[in-house]
Amino acid sequence: MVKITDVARHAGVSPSTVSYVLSGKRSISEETQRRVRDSIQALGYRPHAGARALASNRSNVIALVIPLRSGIHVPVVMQFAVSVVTTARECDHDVLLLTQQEGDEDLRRVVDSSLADGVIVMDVQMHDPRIRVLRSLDRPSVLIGFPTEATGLTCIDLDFTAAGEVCVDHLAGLGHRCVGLIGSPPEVYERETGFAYRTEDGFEAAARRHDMTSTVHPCEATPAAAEEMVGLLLREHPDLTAVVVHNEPIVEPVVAAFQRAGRRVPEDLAVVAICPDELAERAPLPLTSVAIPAEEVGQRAVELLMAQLEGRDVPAATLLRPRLTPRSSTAPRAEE
Amino acid sequence: MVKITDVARHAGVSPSTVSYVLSGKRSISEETQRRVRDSIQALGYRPHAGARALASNRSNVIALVIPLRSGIHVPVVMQFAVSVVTTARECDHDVLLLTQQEGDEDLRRVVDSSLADGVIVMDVQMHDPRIRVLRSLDRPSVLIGFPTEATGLTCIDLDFTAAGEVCVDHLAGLGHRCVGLIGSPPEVYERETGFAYRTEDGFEAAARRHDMTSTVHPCEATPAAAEEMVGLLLREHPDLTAVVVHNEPIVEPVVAAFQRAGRRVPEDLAVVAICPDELAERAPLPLTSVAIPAEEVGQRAVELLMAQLEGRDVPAATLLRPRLTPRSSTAPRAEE
DNA sequence: TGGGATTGTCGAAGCGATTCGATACCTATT
DNA sequence: AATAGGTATCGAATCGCTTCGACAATCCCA
Repeated sequence: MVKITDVARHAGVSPSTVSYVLSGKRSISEETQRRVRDSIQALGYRPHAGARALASNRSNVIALVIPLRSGIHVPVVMQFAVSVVTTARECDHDVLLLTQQEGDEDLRRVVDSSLADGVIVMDVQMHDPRIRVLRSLDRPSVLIGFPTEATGLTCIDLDFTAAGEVCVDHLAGLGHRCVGLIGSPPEVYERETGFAYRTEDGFEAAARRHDMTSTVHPCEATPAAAEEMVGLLLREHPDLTAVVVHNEPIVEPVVAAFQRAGRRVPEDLAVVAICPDELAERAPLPLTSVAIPAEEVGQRAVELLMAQLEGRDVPAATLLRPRLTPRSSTAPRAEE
Repeated sequence: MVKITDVARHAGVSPSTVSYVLSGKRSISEETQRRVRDSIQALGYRPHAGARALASNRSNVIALVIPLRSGIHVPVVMQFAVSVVTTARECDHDVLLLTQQEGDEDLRRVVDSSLADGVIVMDVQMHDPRIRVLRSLDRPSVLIGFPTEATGLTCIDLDFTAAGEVCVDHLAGLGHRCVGLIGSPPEVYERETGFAYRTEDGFEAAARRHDMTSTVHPCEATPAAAEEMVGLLLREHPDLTAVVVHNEPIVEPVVAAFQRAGRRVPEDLAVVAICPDELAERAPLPLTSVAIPAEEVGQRAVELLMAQLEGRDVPAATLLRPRLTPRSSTAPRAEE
């Protein structure tokens, strides 16, 4: 293994100089920098991560907690994760993957052992047991999602309340008077996941504001459940002319089910999805949608964490503004 | 921060004794062990990961490379990942997540900097550029999937050749004479992913052996493409009575499409899926399937890596035997 | 009962980096 | 000409743990 002293000898300087070339924390002459870098290249030197962590009190690793609960849409979670890894690498950090099989002791362990410099936590519940742990950590953290009580913590997410509103606003603008929300699976509501409730709140509030009739239904994420839900909606709400779907796996099945039931989309029934753009774009009928900006959220989460690691102040809450893209699944309400 | 010397003082022993209690590498009396453990508890001591790595030349971290290429089924990949993390934790290791945005330099970096003790690589292609890198690493690795040239490397995967055969054997046993394989998306074949070809090989070989007519078609992983594929099969192969689907996202759509085309499953048309058991089980019509044992593969991969880290010899190739579970989507071929 | 094993513990030497003065030289200012 | 300030570099201490050799105490068997 080639170490810093080897590089130093090869370049004819002291180890500390090599270190300073690498970290840039003190100025080193052009000439010396060149020699040192050449030696590093020539010898194929890589600083020992452990030694570095020990001496600098920084591991350059962040922990990412991905609890894989039922009812979540794995591809979106993975988009976050990839975005976190990519952004972290740009900031010269690596990512440790925690899946929380061991409960939240994991978090404490990786931080207390200085394995990780900070933590990003996904799929935060309104009453999340991890919150206490995060508060008691002496390292920064960023939550993706908002717990009910977030004092002292840094959170980021899409503004799902606004997302719900934007969908209804769009539909109201097209003349619709009666809207339905097909939401996340029941278990997601049961464990009190914030985004499900927030979308619902925004949806209901906007409907009231526009004086529209509205109805909300959680829905299992299977085609069969989607079919059934569509049947139920048509039966119970005959004057329904628009639905918002906030449940990735069944956006396509819902549209298909309406079509099979004889409803033309968008002529007879308008559909707005809350889902990643890719999904909405490459549906057989491209869907009007509010994007879930997984990539941006992941990136911003890392940036917030890095800012904290550098001692900068960061906003406690970051709510990303929803963006609705009209596509082919919504149209003005048909005249009677 | 509480360190080993603090624990040592508190327990009235030397630091080395504390270390030996923790590692068990030398025998320590019951009594002393108890005192040390009590002190560790009392002070909330956690060994500093970096210091430990530096002194012991082991980081207790393994790297997991998950390239998220198009055409792969993310939930299955995630199952692997979770299984790897869980198993790694049982062996007292953490998992570093690499997504290979930076190419395979990442691999070299985490290993050369002693950040990771070993590597697990997923989604291996038949001609994978990472192979050379892995060979040149002076740390062990495990590949999930088989490259064409695997000398000196440790690989593990489901035996997809056997999986393809087992499907056909099952159908042959039921009297079917003409079978189709609906495979992975074209891009998966194009980049030469081993499992796609191996399934195909096994499928064709078994069909020949049973003297059956067979046909193979890659298929885009969308419901629309599934529909189209089903139309094509019915048109071009009128005497087809059975299909094998090796493409998770469209197993259900394929069945639905056949039904919509007026074929009863399994009476008119038998379907065998190659997919995770959960997917086959909770389809509207439970499907006869060969399981993709993601969890077992992940676990075994970690075990193989650990064995190597401990200097034990491991088999170069581990092929998991496929297991076919008959469910409601296959039945004897209808008499004419 | 003596001598070789075995068991339990300690002290000190690393592991490979970072970082904090200290130093030496140069330039600019008074 | 003397002082101040800045730049470039070095040396030594330090980070927290593991591990090796040494040593004392106990054990066992001849």
